[in-house]
Amino acid sequence: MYEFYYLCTLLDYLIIMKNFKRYLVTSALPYANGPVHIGHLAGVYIPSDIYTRYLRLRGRDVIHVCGSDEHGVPITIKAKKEGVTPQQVVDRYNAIIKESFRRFGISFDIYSRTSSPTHHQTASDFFRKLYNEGQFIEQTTEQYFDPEANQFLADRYITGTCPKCGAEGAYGDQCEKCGSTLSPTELINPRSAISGAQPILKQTKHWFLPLDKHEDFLRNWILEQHKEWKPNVYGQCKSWLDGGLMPRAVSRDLDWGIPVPVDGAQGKVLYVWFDAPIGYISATKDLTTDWEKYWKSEDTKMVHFIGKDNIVFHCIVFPAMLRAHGGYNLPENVPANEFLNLEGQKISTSRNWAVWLHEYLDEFPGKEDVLRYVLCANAPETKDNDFTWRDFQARNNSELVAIFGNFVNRALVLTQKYFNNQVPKRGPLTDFDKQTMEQVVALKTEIEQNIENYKFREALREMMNLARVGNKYLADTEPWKVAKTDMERTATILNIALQITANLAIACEPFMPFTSDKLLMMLAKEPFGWEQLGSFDILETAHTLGKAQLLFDKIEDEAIEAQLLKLEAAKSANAEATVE
RNA sequence: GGCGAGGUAGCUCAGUUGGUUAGAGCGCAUGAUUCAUAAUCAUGAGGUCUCGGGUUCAACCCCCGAUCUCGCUACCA
Repeated sequence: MYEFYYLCTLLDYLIIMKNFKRYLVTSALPYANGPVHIGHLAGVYIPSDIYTRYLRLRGRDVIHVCGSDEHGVPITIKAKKEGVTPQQVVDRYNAIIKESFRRFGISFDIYSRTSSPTHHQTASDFFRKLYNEGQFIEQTTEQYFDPEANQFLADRYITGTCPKCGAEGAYGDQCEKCGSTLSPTELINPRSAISGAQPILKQTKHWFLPLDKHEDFLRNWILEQHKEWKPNVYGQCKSWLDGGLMPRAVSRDLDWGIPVPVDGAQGKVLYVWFDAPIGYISATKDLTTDWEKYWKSEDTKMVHFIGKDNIVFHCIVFPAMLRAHGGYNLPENVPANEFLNLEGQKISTSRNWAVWLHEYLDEFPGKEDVLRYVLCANAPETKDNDFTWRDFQARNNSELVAIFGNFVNRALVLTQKYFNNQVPKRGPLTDFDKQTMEQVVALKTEIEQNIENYKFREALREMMNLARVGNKYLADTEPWKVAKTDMERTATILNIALQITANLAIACEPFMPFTSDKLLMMLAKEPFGWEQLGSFDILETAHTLGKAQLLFDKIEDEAIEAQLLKLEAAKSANAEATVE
């Protein structure tokens, strides 16, 4: 028994000591059939950006890769509907998505796309290697074919009457009325969801990745070695593994995508879920010729940021692919988030129930960090959360303006007033001064530990506590009173308040980079490193500060009401469309 | 239908292996304060931990059942 515990402790020690020299951070590839909305941001891109910015500030070797996922059936349908080519569809959305990420300060080292030549080459080579090594199973099956649209139909794109409950409009894979799992051939009176034609059965050959061959490995790797993964991620993996893995098709009959690179595969492309995660690899190749060390050196830590709907692909399928290929690292963690709702309803691209990033950026110029703050503070880390415009307003006005912005403004205005905008000299410290300084040091550790454990909401709260400590410090020391009798003591107080402000500029950078930049400008300083957080010698005595400005503005009711009206309009437009 | 995750204060969320009085922020109330964007600071009120059983000296936590939300269910992405 004693030995057992000893062994566990030793094991923990080794895991903690596992010394990663570099990091590879991936963010789920947005699907290029629509713009990015707040759900994507809260679930994936804000957490991954905070994580990456934090690591960079600490001077770590880290790259953050992403790109547009541009293949698959929905894009071809959208193209057909609009009378344009699939390439035109993805060109349009790739441009919108990429530009909105840039404006929002999501700091990818590269934002690539799966229609790029590099990606086509990489994915083809990947497939061909597995094919040549006999890692696939070939199987010919009968599949529904739409004679009008002249294409095979995925199960999702066949509708008909449910054989179990008789409901109309059941899908080929599932009836949403009774919840039964179906196979397309069971449907009564099947119809193509694309053309409405009656589909016919036709033979087709496909390649399958035998996940069952990797089951033992995956079971041990996830269930034994990654017990620290989030409950939703671990639970879903366990569910799949306990059910027994089956071969999974990795090709599709479609004319949009990466052609299956073997003889006799005319009209077949790689399944998007086979090619999309390889997109992380191609993106890295597009970034650097030195890409292999990020994917193949064992001292690289790979982390996939995704939403909960992608867990299986990132924890089971992609790792199985990487292992089948050989030579690649597997992810160290996959911190999948839950979903964000909007005003109590599911976000929906097709129903236009969303707050679109590119529209937000136009309608709230200069307020990138407000959205970053609100979405992080309310991120769906453990369960689905709700975004409301009232909450957005409240968090801006009573947290960012009242606590953060107000503290900074107080410290700077007092310095202007009493010390001609120069950092005053710090004299002897009181116990309260020392206590306050200790609190700042303690917050550093809290923020670090929370970010490293993917608890970004809590990390953000701790960052805000820095401003709270500052406000309390000023309230308790009352420099505006002390200034009447004791300028030396006033100097010490304001020195400490300014050092806290400088600490804030460091601590807020991963979460609110625009605010950090503004703060640095106001302090007239170049960016600090993370290691300076907790220090009270960041600003040297007599350093002249820059011009003070307000960090955050109040958001008035009108702006919020305009957004609510906009959502109402989307709702009625949608209701009308349904009636027609 | 099966499986997974979740349901804790008015709102948004914490709650470590079961252990005294279940915590935080916002909101609300009262007081203090006036350097600051009516911003801050202190104090306080506010809980049948979704519901019903069970195990235990002791349950938000473990077990059984019900219920609601979301996800997955292998060709939607």
